[in-house]
Amino acid sequence: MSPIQFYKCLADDTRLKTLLLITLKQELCVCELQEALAVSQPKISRHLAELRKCELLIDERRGKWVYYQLNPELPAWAVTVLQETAANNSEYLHPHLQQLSQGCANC
Amino acid sequence: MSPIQFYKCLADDTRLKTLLLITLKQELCVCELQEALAVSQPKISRHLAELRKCELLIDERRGKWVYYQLNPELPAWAVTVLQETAANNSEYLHPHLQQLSQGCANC
DNA sequence: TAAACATATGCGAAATATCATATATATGTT
DNA sequence: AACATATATATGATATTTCGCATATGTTTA
Repeated sequence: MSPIQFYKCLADDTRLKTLLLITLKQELCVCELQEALAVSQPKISRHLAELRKCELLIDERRGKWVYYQLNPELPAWAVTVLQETAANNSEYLHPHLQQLSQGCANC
Repeated sequence: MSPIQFYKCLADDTRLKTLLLITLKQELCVCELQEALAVSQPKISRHLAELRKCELLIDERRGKWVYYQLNPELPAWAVTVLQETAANNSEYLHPHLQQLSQGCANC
């Protein structure tokens, strides 16, 4: 995981919020992310595919749903970066966390 | 300083290396960065201008030279992110640190 | 098996970022 | 003042990224 590849992954609003929400919540499914971020299904899916390809996230299908988590093989410094960012930018994440807590229409 | 703006600044190889080298060295002048990274003068200058505009760096002219430092008003989490990244990616920075230690042709 | 649902992907258009070249500005030197 | 050096910026060409729409795949339920 080169730092430049890592930071290119964080340099998009959808991807950054996705990573930070998963950092806080351990795991989220596609429909939860789609609702929390209010984006189209292909959009969230394509960004998730990129994060998977770069090995920042891993996916796991359970029935109809696909759940995403941080890749447990992420280097410690990268996890620290995500946690530090998530813990200190609540204004940035707040509306989406609130939306998450309202529950998801599908799952 | 919104996290997305911060990470967009880190998402270019020249800018990321610039920020990490300055994190390690406290301050560097334009010609040192240009030599250490082996990039053209307009290129380093343009990226420095962007980092200035986003308030990640401050500049200070001393005679012919302009020195850049991290903006002291950077939020603590952002400084932590830079330090954690710089401290754990020596392979990424090593050639440039070595070049830096060889001294600069101009200053 | 078909229908419904959740997710993924192909593709072209639009937006954005990057770069090289040329040129401008500021400082120091003679 | 004239000139050399260090740095900044404008401009247009090129590359990269992002997105919307259409469609494909995989899973569950009827």
